[in-house]
Amino acid sequence: MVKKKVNKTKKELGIKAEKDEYSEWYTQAIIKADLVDYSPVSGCHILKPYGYAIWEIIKEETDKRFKKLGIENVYFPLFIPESLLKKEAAHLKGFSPEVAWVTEAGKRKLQERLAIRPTSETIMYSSYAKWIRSWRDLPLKYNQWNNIVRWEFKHPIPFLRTREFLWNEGHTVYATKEEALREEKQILGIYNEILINYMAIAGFVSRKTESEKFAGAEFTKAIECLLPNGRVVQGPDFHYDGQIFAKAFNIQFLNKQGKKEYVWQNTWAITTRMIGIMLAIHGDDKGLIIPPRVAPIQIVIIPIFRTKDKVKVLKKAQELDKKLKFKTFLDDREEYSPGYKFNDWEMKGIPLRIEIGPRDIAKNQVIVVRRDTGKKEVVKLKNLDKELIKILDDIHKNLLKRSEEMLKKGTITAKNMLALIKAIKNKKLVISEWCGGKECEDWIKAKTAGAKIIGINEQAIAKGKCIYCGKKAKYVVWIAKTY
RNA sequence: GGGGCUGUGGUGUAGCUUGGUUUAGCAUUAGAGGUUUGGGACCUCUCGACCCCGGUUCAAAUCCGGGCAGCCCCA
Repeated sequence: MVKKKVNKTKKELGIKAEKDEYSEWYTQAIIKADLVDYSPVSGCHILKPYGYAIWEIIKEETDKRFKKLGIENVYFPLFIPESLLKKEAAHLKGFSPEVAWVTEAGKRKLQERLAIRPTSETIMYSSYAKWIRSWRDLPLKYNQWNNIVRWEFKHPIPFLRTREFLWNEGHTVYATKEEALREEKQILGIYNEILINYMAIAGFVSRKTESEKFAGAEFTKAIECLLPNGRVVQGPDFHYDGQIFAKAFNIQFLNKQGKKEYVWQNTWAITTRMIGIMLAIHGDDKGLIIPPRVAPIQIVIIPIFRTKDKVKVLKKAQELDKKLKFKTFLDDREEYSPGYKFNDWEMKGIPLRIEIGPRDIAKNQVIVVRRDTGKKEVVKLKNLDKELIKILDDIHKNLLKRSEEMLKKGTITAKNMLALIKAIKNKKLVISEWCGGKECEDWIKAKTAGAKIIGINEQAIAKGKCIYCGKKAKYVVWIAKTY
């Protein structure tokens, strides 16, 4: 009887779905962990303090690295006049279906409607054209951290597919093609480091096909991530714009020889989508697991006491909370039992828990429990700081290793359409070869119920035949369903 | 792009088929008090809900239409 009652309670409080029931699990995990909430507007979600704090850490670490490259932060307006947005044809074509417009203010209709930025190339580059005159003005390396709106019509998923999201948009300008191209390694290097060293995510870099590249770019490269449900999500990206925007916006400079030249440009971004990717990859049946280096709370301290020990235990717990050189949180709420707290913080994904009770105090020790493996360990107080560093580090490594394994296990090679279709059905990321033809790309999508060519693997050389038409293949590509 | 399902306190739900006897029930959370505390403790009291607009009707949480929101499946 008692057991039944306990189980019921547990179900109602915690996450009802197991991670296999993927969509259910994801939604419940992030909502119950109190990271986000829905708003009255479809596709626009509220980032609550815990969720926003994760973004702040990602942002801060990324921004530090940008600054080391001499990149400066700026802020451009949210509104873009229609005439500006129209200046580059491919860019307009790519974004126009998803642009939200402001057409009136108060009772008046605006003379020219204003786009809510879907990205800021057009408004920034109209200023760049004014600001850049001589070779001395270059390179110009600006970035902004802001929000953008792209009015998606597919059903929204918090973090992963939202109509408004937060990101950085870097917009750099160089005098030569070589300099511009050199930036690719620097920027993707930073993004990759953030993914690996902070978010514990193993991704892969792909070059987008012509139909999937950024509207207005010469090429797009992106770090792609595989989710446990077999879908690939595009993470941070880098777009080499060449002189496309330079010509549309007439961004020219006088070179050292006194000749006019068009500039060379890049744009690049990391978005709040990464948070969703990270949570989806690391979580388990109990809820979220936040990697230690991006966790707003790294260690939760839970005092355990009988009434007679209360003062003594709380005092010791408070000491620990103050002394430890980590982001700690002391959960001294008296209205909850320890068991409740354990479950609550596990759901929220706090990487480490310290339990301290009378028995531990007597022995000068604490119990340390890690979220990723659930392993309990007794640690002596005098070694605590050193041990915690080690354990947190190990949690990070373990999560990264799991992510690498998941990517490896989730990837298979297919040499014909039958194998491809089967693999996609089995929720795999597929490696194949492709002739480069747009028709074959479209057919692959049609025959696999919507899987796309994610991008080209530039590290590999095609040796076989195109998976669709059978002609000589040009590229090794990844194929999967996406968000 | 096409099809389907759903919307009741903060959360999970009962009631809807067959409109009225419901002061909209239960559990949980939250608030107050008390007893507890090593894996979701317990008692007493209290607060809190029919998504919105319109229609049908003597009467709508319940039936109908539209909107908004959430979810699923297919291309």
